[in-house]
Amino acid sequence: MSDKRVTVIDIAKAAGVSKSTVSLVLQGSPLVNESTRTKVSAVMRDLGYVYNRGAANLRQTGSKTRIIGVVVNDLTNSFFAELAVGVDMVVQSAGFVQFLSNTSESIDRQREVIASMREHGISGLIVSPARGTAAADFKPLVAAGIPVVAVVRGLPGARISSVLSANMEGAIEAVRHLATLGHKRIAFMGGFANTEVFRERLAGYRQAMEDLGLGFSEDLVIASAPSRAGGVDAVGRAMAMPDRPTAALCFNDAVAFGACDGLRARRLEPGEDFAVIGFDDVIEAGTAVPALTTVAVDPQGMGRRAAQLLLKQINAGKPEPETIVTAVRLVVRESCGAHRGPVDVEQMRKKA
Amino acid sequence: MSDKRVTVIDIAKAAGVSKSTVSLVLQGSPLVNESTRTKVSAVMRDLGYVYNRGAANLRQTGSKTRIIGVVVNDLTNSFFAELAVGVDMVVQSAGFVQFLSNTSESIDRQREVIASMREHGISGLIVSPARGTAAADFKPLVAAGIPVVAVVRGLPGARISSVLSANMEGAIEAVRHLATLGHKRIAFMGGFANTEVFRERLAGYRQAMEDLGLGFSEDLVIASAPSRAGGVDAVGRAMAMPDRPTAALCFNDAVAFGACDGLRARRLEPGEDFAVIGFDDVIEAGTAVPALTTVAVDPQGMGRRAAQLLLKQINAGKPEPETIVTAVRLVVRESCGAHRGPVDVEQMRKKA
DNA sequence: CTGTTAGCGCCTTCAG
DNA sequence: CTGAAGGCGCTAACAG
Repeated sequence: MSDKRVTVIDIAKAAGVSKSTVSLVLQGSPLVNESTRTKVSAVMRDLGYVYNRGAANLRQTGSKTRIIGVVVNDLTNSFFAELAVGVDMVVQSAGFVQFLSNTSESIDRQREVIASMREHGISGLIVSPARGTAAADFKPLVAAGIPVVAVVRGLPGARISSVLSANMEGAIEAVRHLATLGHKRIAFMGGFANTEVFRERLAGYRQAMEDLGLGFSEDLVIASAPSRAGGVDAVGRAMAMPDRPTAALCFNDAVAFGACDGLRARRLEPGEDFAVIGFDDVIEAGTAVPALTTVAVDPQGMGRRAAQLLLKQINAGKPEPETIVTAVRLVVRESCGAHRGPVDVEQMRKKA
Repeated sequence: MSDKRVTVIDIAKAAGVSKSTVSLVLQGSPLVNESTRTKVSAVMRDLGYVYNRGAANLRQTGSKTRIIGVVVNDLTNSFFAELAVGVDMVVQSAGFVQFLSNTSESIDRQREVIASMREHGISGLIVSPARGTAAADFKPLVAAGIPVVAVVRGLPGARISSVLSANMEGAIEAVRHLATLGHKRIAFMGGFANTEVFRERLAGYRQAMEDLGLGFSEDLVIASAPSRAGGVDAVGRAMAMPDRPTAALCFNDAVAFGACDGLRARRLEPGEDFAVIGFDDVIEAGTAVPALTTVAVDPQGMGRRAAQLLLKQINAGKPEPETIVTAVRLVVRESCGAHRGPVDVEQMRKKA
């Protein structure tokens, strides 16, 4: 039952070579004879040798553990699960492994898991900071030369790259789209005003409304829970207004679907008398739903993007310029009624 | 910019002690004087020392890396995301860290990530095996004395512990519950017959129906996509039957919610003329939905359970008896109509 | 209670 | 192309 691990020295002995030779084989060095290489490999297989990265890192200069730390604030939210999947994809195919931890929005836990990850010698870190995280918390990491990239939530002040969603730009795009369809009274539905994301999306809505000369009015901002039920509620209040809106930008997909539910109950096909666009936070992923135009913030894509950015920094040695990448996309999942249109705008922005 | 890492020897020098003393402090040994301990700790903080677990594991006997590998077949599915959260909870509070990888049902990827995890010296592995995984694939792991526990899908033949959901027992429980409410014609709705899970749940349904003397008929098994849309469809077909059923056990929560949607569209309050119970696979987690009785397979709970099992094995040295834990729970999220009832049955089973 | 001496498993010169 | 040393950062025995 091999309570004793087999080491390079064991396989060297068994293959009748020196341990250096074995080491060279391990690293695929071209300095080793083909016949000896195959022989050594065979012995490794036979003895069930497993490479010990811990030992390797110890010797190696720079401690390249090929471990990527991923810290998210709420893995229960499928947005972050998708994000982790995206990260995992590129991380795996680059031959790295992923440490994943969930902070549940606890800043203490965040500190703990990051400390733990450091002790394990992570090569880089991708983090969606818990609420209230200070930029200074990442000072030691970057000082130690460990690349860090922030996702979803930025860390203003910390000199690190981030991948954020362009909430404001997305909202503008969405409102413009509704305007080109002829809508004038466009509401903003769902969400609570105490989050950064809400403010950004609302700001985009407001700016677009003003730029288009449609004007901004508090009356058209209909707050509600950012859930399906909230959407039903919000659309109900919208329809009850004296001068009722004909379209709405919804805070997220749950609200949008709720709005559609509400419209359907009123025997209005979605998009017929009332057009709905929602930010797609993939809260309702996988649900079979009716046609809906969405502003997609692709979490998996964000994860991939973040991982790519991180790997680039890891490979490039240390000093990489701070980069901010943002992305949104206006998509029609299925066209229907007034939603039919030439929409599939992709927008990517980079700032140095 | 500390391009040079600080080591025990540095802090020993700075604190005027030997490195062993520092090591003892690190391990919280009681053999060290309180005054020196505080002094050493202070120096560690000042110099920004970070513990190097890699080096420690190398020296330590038994290679206790305190890394737990977690491999799931589909992290995109929120069931598994929840599972990972559950694992992470107990893993974190036990001072371990979690390697998480997604196989996307690819058996090759699974092999790769597990190999990679072994090289990193994981202390244990929790795996939801990709479809087609052979029990033999885990032979080397267990031979090396690394505890493995399977979740969600078992690995018959491999001598490892598992945490599975009691699909059959849950179905029986659910049908019994409907029967106590007076229902006689109870349908089984949703899902496709080609999965193990479907077979288990259907088997439970069948057995309960027969045991209760209600009889089993293929007519009452209404297959459909395991989605919300599938539920709408299925309930439609059920209502169109000549001798229509008055209740249904649904394959999962999505189907159940779809069924409720369908009933609502027909102006039937759920539970009024037609009672619905669904297996809760948390596909529709977070959605605000109407009252529904569900058979809950709590993924987070399964994760926690699996992690506990694993940690027990890790702490207990090696030879732990193979354990199979299964759990389901019948719950009412919110009572409504005919669903009102004394239901909150928990059922746990262990087999040695 | 503290210091000294050996390595853990691997990778890197540096000579053969 | 291969072998012989040395050391990465830490801990395990022992001595003091």
